[in-house]
Amino acid sequence: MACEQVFIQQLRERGFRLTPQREIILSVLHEVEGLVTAEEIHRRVQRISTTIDISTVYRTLELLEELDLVSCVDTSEAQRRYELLGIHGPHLHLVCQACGRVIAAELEIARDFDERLRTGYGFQPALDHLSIPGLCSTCAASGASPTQGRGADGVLG
Amino acid sequence: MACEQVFIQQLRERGFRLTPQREIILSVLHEVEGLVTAEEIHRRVQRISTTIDISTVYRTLELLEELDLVSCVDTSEAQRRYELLGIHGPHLHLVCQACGRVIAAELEIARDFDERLRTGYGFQPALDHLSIPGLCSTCAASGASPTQGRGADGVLG
DNA sequence: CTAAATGCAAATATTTTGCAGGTTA
DNA sequence: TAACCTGCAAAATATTTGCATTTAG
Repeated sequence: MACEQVFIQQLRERGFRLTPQREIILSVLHEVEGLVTAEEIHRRVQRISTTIDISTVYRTLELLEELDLVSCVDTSEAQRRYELLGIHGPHLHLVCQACGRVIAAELEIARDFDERLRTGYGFQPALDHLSIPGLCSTCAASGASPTQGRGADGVLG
Repeated sequence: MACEQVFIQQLRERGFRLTPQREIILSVLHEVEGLVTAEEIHRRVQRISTTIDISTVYRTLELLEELDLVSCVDTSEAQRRYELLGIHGPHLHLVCQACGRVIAAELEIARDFDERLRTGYGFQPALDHLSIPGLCSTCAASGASPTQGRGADGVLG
């Protein structure tokens, strides 16, 4: 089922309403790639309808999160970032501390790690809800350094 | 070398000054365990000297971060959390989304994961600078659910 | 004595909330 | 038409900054 259909169905089921604002915000989420801030969404939304307020964007994002259509992650920046789920399914986010680029990575590569957290610590990690700071290959090659944090100096030896 | 000695030495080297406020803040960081917010630090600092302002706490934390004596992580809460480095060395933080508890975990368990990020994506992760959301064993057992986010439903199957 | 640090207050920045009026089902 | 949703404005929260004064070296 397409994302919009899920959205409409879930709205109906829960007694919520389909408004033009919500449609526009959902469509904007479709056209961006990677993680975006509420402000970025708002800017794009305003190209379509200039009167839509950022509070409506926040409220819609909150709603979409509740319906599991959108995921919110805390990067190390000031602003939260959001993204549409369900196209590629859940995945990890690698966030470059030098250039800010976000790289999607398969959750598979964290399988051992996930397992060890569960067996060794009784902890059930929500890895799909996480962004990993570090340096992307380009920035690492060019010798760029993180704009914040302690960097990626290979603490594991 | 003790943490305070490193601090004093680094301050001298860089032309910074050792003030009573800075000593108090550093001592408070020693006595707390796990990740603490600037506000929590400030509250404890004020038990010792009531006039110290929270802006001084922020400025000192920033300085300590620069000297690599303190690490700052973004949890999924609103406030940043800080902790003293160098006692146990760098480690991972497991943050329970239900009760807020922070569990320290060995970096070792992320070795495979780290390796795969490097070889598979050319990404150099800063895992010691990261907190992992999820559910702690107690909360998982009691059926508690995350106060935010998508939870820990085992997306890896 | 001088540059650096502090406390205070005000500014920023992001996100949330109250409410009157408009809209969906 | 009745509950829901929106835009606006203001509030709340966390962090940063400007500045006069104090203080460490």
